[in-house]
Amino acid sequence: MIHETDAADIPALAAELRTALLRAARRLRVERSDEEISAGQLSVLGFLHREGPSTPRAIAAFERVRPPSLTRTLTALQDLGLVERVAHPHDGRQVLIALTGAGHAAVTLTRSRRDAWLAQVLSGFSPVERTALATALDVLRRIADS
Amino acid sequence: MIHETDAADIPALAAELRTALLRAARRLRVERSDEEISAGQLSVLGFLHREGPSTPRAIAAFERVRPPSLTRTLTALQDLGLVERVAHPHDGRQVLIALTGAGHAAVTLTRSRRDAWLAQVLSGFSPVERTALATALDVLRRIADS
DNA sequence: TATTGTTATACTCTATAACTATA
DNA sequence: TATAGTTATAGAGTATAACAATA
Repeated sequence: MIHETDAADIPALAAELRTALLRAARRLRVERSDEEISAGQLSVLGFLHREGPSTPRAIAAFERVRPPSLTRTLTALQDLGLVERVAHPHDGRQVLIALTGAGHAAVTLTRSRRDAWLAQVLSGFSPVERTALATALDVLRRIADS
Repeated sequence: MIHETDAADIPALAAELRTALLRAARRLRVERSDEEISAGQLSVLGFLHREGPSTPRAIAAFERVRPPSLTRTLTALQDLGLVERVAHPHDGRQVLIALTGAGHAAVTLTRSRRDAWLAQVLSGFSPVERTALATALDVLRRIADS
């Protein structure tokens, strides 16, 4: 267990982080329970919820997937009635993806259910640990973006 | 951005953590570069490196995958000559998975290369952030185990 | 009967390459 | 020509169900 880090520990920290990250993500992905929305789909819905209507390209860049992969996700979400494709006002090549009313509702609802167990786990941690986790959030984001 | 947490922030923290975790894990999985060993395979090798010979069941439990999924991984690793299946001394049903010499070497070698970019990213962080990350490691492990 | 591991099979997510429409 | 998005196709990773061997 590492609780202090200096330069020499960075490779060890990297190795441990990689394993812990993969295992935690796997655990998270399994927690879709009985619901029909996948973790990736929910992430896209959340992005649209925060950012408003966006182009597939912008969403794909944020999600770190290739455009064809996102097309699939969007088609699935559209079939569920959660997003809609609307024409871009100025550029005929582009498409704007927007949440439908059901999409907005789904974000709130699914999140509250999906995050329930995670919030439960987090509530078992000490305030110090949660604060550390909040700081680590930024680190995780920068890892994703690097 | 959340930097302080109290009880009311836990659901928000959970939602942000889920997204950040999934994106970071996706980034990590992509970073196999030119090498032939996948992130999941390396994780298994690392487990055997730490723990010594183990049964498929124990490995699957730690990796949070089902036994048939692990069988696939083990077959791939065996085909690469990195692990071997040896008979269990007392129980004919069980199998012990052990690293070969090449397997031990692969862990060290692949890790140093694979984690190079992650270590590079981590080295760009402040000591405070790395300490927070180390603490968050424990949290990630407990999430994976819950 | 219960347990360990594997085989058979299928689903999800992701990618690259090729295509269409628009700029 | 260059860009945005989609379609076609394939590969990796995972799961459930059924099976064989052993306890």
